[in-house]
This record gives sequence, structure tokens and C-alpha cells, in this order.
Amino acid sequence: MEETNDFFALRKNKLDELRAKGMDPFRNEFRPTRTVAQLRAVHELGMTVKVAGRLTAHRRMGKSIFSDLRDESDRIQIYVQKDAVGEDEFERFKHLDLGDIIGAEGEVFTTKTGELSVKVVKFVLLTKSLRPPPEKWHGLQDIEIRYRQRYLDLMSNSGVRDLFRNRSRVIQEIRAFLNGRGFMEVETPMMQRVAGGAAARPFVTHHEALNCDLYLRIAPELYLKRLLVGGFEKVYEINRNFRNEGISRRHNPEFTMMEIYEAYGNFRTMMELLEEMIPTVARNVFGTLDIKHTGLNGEILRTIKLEPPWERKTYRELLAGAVAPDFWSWDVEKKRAKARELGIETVDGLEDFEVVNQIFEKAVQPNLIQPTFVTHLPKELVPLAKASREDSSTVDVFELCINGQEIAPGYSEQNDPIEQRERLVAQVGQEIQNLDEDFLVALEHGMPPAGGVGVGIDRLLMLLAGAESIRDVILFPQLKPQKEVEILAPVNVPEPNL
RNA sequence: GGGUUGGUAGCUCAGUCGGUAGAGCAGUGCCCUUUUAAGGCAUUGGUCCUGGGUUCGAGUCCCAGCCAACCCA
Repeated sequence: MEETNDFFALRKNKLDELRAKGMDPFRNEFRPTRTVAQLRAVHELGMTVKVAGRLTAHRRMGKSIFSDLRDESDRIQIYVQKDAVGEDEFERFKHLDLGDIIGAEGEVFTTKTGELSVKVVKFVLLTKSLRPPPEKWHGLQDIEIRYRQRYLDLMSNSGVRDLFRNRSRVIQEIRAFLNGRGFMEVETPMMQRVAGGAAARPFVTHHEALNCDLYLRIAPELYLKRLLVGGFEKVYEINRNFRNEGISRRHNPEFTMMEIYEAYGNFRTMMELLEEMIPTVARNVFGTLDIKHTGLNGEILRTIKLEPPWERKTYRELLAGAVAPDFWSWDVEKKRAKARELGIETVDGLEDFEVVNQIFEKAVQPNLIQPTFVTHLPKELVPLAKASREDSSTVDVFELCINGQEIAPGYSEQNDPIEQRERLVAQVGQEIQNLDEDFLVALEHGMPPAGGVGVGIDRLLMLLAGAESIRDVILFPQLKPQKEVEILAPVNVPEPNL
């Protein structure tokens, strides 16, 4: 074979040579008898096993070769001896590449150094890998490639594999928890005629047959409430929302949201539900209620203690505590001055409650590291919630903050159709086409009083897994498209007939 | 949108004052039948992100752009 460093060409040559000898480099006839983890768990020395996986390392020793074979569950060393497999097969094994997927059959034994291994009697190439894997020791470091080609990240970084396994388990545990309490999981439209339930710019798409524009949902809320009207009393949905807004460390245009509604519940029952659910999930998946967030060098930045009960504080007292005891007697100008002092520049056109909320987000929220329910938010901030009976300038809602982020807002849901209509009409203003009339009609049929909560699943994962960026908990985060994608294979594509 | 940092071999990274482009791993060939980041010998491999500019000469300096990370908005 000619000397070249064109990995693709080299590997393609090997593939062609195999084909020329009548061998199929993409066979699908090999069935492993067990996973590597199962093999490790219940092995007996001398037993014969069939395992399959990707070659991740090899140590060639002349007439014998040690290789590492990895399947999803674990890694195992395989040992190939010239005398055991014969000269031709040994040559063929020597020319396998890192990244190739093989099946190996052989006897379980332990090496001199005590490593459990499989002494190969037969092997078969199951998939030829035409591209080299990332470096074996450092793994894949380039953060852009890690996001754009996540499969390489998963292939080479075990911590990333663990994180996404844990993500799956967290969602499973949430389902188990809610199902165990009589909640029913439902699916409501992602394509909506009116993008309601939140304030955000939606993605627009077009349905050809119906000849109408549809929006990708920004929230499932208004459909889940229709289900309460219909008589389902405890429902939840875990699914994607889409918001056509900026991308940041905490924002991906599509993100996973869970919303829970419980008839005859209220914001307090929702607080109790979360206070039980999140620790249960953390305990079952991570085995602890003390979540440690570490820095780049492994130093512990903070420990989040999920042990209930959690703090419950009103919006008013948190602000007074963080800014000034007499904060609530200040006039707007004094609040604006305070906002500017905090480095918030865009306060000029804002209403009083908006300025206050800017101050809240800057001076209070980032410091709410331990779980805190912020209650009694001003009604202007949350137009869809019920007024509080204790203080009619506030609403019966909470905002669960952990790790300096909003994790979950919860409400005593508004079920007065007259008031709801007024609020929604005020919200859409001139753009009356953005009014979800069918939802209002549903409310007019009567929605039972209910508690509701939305949990940002990605942010919950960041919290539980100690990730600093939302991209680290989403398998395929959104990035700008590259101008020229150089990862396309240099194969001969037939010219189109013109 | 603004600022900072980065982009060099397939991967992980060096590259000094502007003077012939470097290492480790991976690859290729040879030696090696219990290694495990195996070892030894030899060797291949570069659009230095892109486009301009300054200069006798640019990976390096300047300008513009692209992509990313972080910070700010």
C-alpha cells in the first residue's frame, strides 16, 4: 500500500481489498452472547463468549496483539495470538483500524497482570470505519467539534456518555414519580395556530394542504388546560418548546419543558410536589441530595443542598433584604437610579414593576443558589395567574430558583374566563389574530381550579449534572451552520443528467 | 448587538524578536507471543480559518470577514 496520510483513502483501500477477497466489511450476522459488562459480572475462566464492539486501542507484540474492545457497557481486552487464529487471520487482524467494529469469539482468561481478557479464536469485521477516531488519551477536546459531531464526543469522552445516560434516567424518574401519583402523561400540539401560553417570538411554518401558517409551540399550557376542562384532572407533558430568540449559555432555541397541571390543586400543592419530586429524582439517579458543582480543575465551586424543606420567601422580602429595607417606599426614579448603579442600562422606558424586576434578576436571583420558592410576585409580571387573597397586588404564584436560575414557575391557575379574556386581549393588543379564541371558549365551559407548574428540564439537568452550559445537557445543541462542511466524504457522486 | 480569547498535521498541542513548519498520539514499514498511554528503529502527513494589506520576507504585524468559547447587553 502506498504511503499516504489520507486516512479515508487508506481505510477505503483496506475495505476494497477485503471486498476483492470476497469478504463483506459490513456483515450483520454476528450476535454477541453478552455485553462486556455482563461478561465482567458473571465470568468463569475458560468459558467461551462472543462479544462485539469498537476497537479503541491496540498493543502489537510481534506474533500477538492485545486490543481494547468497547461496547456501550464497558471495555474489555482481547488477545489475538498468531498460533491461535492462524497466519492469514492474524495478518487480517493486524490491518484492522482503530474505530472498526468487530465481533470476537474466544475464551475468558486472566493475563499475568490480572486483567480479564478474551483469548480470540475467531473474529469478524462487522463495520469498517473509514475515518480515524479522536485521540485516545486526551479524547476529543475541541468544543465546537464536540457539539457539531456529538457522536465523536460520545465515542471518546466517557463523562459525556454518563451525563446523557443520567439525563435519560432523570426523565424516566420524573415519569415514574408522577405516574405513581396518578398523573397522566399526554401529548398536545407542537404545531399551533396561535402560539400561546408564554411571551416569546415563535418559529413560523406553513401547512401546504391547509394553506395556513402554523407556529411551533412556545408552551403547551393552553392545550393542557383544555384537558382540565375536558375532565382529565392530573396531567403532564414532557416535550420540546421552540422559541425564536437568542442563543446563550442558558438558551437553546428548542428546549425540553415539562408542564404539570392538577385540578383542585394550587401553587402551594405544586410547591410540595416539586419539593418531593426533585429530591426523589436526585436520590434515585445520583444517589445524593448534595449536588456538587466543580470548576475546571475539579475544585468544588458550590454544593446545592436539595434536602427539604426548601426556603419560601416573598418577592417583596427578598428585594428589601437584598437592596434596602425601605425599597418598597422608593419612587420609580430612585429605583431607576439603583438599577443603573447595578449596571442595568436600559431602564428609561420601563414601568415601575419592570424596573423592579430588572433589579430582582440582577441583585436577587443570581444569589439564590440553594432551592428557594419565591412567592407573591407582582400581578403585572404574571398576567395569567390568580390574584392573591392575602395581597391583591400580588398573584398566587411561585418561582423556584436554584443555582441562581429560574428552574420552575408555578401558579394557582386563572380559571375565570372573563378576567382571562381581558388579560389576553390586553396582552395581544392590536394583533387580535394572536388571541386563542378556542382556549377562551374552553375556559367559558368551566376549568376546575388548578395548580400548574412548568419545569425547564434542561436547566434542571444543568443543576443536577453540574453543567455550566445548556449545550452540555442537550445532545445536539443548535450552532450556526458552517460555511463549507469539510466533513463530507470524498466519494464519487455521479453527475446529474442535465 | 458590544467586548475578550481562540482557530497550526486526523486528534492533543508547541511555535521565541518577522527569517526553511514542530512534538506526542494516530498512520505506514520493520523488530518483538502477557501488553495495557506497551517498547525500539525508520518514515509519511500542512489551504498555519478565509480574504486583503505592510514587508526583501508573514503562522507571527495591520485591516476586514467566518466559526467557536466566555463576559456584557
